[in-house]
Amino acid sequence: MNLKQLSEHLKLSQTTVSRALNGYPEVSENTRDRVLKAAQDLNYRPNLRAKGLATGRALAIGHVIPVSNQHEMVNPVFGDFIAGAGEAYARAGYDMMLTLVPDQEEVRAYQNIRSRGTVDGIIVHGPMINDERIALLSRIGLPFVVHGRSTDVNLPYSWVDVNNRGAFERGTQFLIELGHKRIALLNGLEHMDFAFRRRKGYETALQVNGIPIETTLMRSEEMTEVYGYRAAKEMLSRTDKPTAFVCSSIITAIGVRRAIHEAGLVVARDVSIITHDDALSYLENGDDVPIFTALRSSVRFAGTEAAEMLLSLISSPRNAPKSRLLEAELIIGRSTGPAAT
Amino acid sequence: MNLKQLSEHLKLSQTTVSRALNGYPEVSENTRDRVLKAAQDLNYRPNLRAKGLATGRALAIGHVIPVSNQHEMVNPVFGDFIAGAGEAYARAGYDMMLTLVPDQEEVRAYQNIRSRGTVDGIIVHGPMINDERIALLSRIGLPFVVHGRSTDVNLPYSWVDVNNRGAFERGTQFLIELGHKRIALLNGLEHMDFAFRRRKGYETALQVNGIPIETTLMRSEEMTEVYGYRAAKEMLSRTDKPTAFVCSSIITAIGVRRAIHEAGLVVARDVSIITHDDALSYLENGDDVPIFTALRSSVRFAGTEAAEMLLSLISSPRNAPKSRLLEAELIIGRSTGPAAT
DNA sequence: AGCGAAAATCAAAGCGCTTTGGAAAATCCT
DNA sequence: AGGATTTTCCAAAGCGCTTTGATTTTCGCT
Repeated sequence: MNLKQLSEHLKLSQTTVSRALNGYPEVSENTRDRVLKAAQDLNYRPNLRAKGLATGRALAIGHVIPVSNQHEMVNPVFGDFIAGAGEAYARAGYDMMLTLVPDQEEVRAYQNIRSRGTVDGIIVHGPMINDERIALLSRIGLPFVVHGRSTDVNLPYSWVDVNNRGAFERGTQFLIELGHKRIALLNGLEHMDFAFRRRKGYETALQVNGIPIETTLMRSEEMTEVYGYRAAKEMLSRTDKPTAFVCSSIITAIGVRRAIHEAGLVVARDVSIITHDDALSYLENGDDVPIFTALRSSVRFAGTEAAEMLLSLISSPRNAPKSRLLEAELIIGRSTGPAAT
Repeated sequence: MNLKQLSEHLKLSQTTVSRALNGYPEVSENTRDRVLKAAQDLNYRPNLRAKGLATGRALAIGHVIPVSNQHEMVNPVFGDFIAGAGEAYARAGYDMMLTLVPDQEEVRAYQNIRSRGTVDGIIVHGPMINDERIALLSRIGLPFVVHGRSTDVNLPYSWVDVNNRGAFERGTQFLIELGHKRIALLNGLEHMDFAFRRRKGYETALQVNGIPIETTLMRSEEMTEVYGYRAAKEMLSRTDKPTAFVCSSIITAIGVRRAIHEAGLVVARDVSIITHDDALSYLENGDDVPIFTALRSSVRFAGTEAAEMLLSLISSPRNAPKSRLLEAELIIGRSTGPAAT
């Protein structure tokens, strides 16, 4: 069932039917009702491709996921972010388009997306420090919102981010107040902007409190369980072992916990753990009492925010870039305690 | 830059340029080279919307993710599946379209997808027992591949699935051979087909070995860490506590491990754990020696398989439905040992 | 040289929709 | 009643591509 058939059935022109359907004023209430009813009955749905071609709008948002060959890891955060964004899109009648882009081919890929005309805007995932995609996208004039930010990029652009630096400063400060002095940081890959900021926060807290920054207590890797385990195991085997760990991910924290157990130590009593918590739906941090003391910020919510921001950007392209800084909440769980003396 | 401009630039007709670009034979090698070169230089990319409109093909695959309001959980498996599928699509020049569908609106949603014409086929996620989507999709004639199967659906349809039943029978058998008799099952939601099959496998192994099936040792919930923790904690507090757990997810297994620790017991020595392992990229089950004894099957690989199957179905629609049963591998880790006597 | 067949190219229609520029019908006003 | 508006509807062009059917060019052959 297409417009032509529907209009023939109604003995009206396509113009009128189209207008009735899209809520234009130049059609009588009478015929509008008739049209709407018929469309309903005959199960008419406009072909989006044709509509897009005619209007120049795709009614879809692209999510571009960088895949690197070295790190085959899929960001676990992705599913929840998408779920949050998807809600916003569904409300607005937009579709969501996914593209996996090998990181060597980024420039080509984004231009492709642009000219293929399948999306009206895109969400940029996993921004790195000085991420060249931002300049690229600004240049080719495709509306976009970054999930995260990019240090050293001076162009104005729209973003939704957590206050990573503030959160990690606060978390580290919390440990220091508990008497910890040897605090390890198990960070994500530090060419990623979020990880870079987290380290800054961690370092700031140490500096403010006059605690020396020791590179041997800092690691930066893909945030897996095994990484947390290995790093903690190694550090805990030293004579001057850390008494607390700051982790960038709950998954890594779980690995740290495993290493602590294995070393015959007890979490919170002997070694404290504090972690960032993206409030992932399948990895809730306990219920009434959180397992880990954590800096919590819902990535799902960030998804919704980013999506809505992008939609509003698309509907009024003249507007200046927007941004939204989300604060992470410090929640006290059972993984922290006073430093053993 | 569009076809018209490109063809004017080349002083050729759109027809010829289009044919040259799409590899049709009725154009001389000479002009083909010229066209290809110009397209390259001028950075020409066909507008997919127009192309789709003209050809009737969308060059995109839809992934429909059921979201239920009760269970806000995003399937953690999803990211890896998508990554696997995305590779196949990228090779074939297809895009990937995501749609979140509230489970009350499924019928309407699928018809929508159909008539909007934005995809050439879809992957069905999370099939339940007797899933009505299969009949629906067959009826409306949209090519599809199910990730999983649906018990009680008798129509022919294409699917890619793990041998869940076989895997869980094998895993349970493995525990029995270690001397375990009280074996708990922490399953996923059993209206989901995969969970249903896993229970069947578990029960079969018990039956074969003459071990009674006790409903008090079986749970069926959303597979979170907290679920594993709570269920294990409760069961371990009984006088006739289980000596082994079979889990449907590594995340649940982690919760079980937490409960075991908390009860002052030792994994493998006092209580064994065996779990299904989807080989998620961010949750690898240890490295050289796996943490958990597990039934492993890469969901990422399943994604690639499903995608390729769907693409071949689309290119030759007359073919009969295909299917692919993947076997899970039993890998021995450090979470199982002989039953304490 | 001249003919037919094969190869190369083109003009135009069509995919399903929106939208512009009018035309027809209804309504208003004196 | 009848001209001026306003309301309602329509025909046709256009979005960027593919593809059909026709036309022109080239080639092989006698």
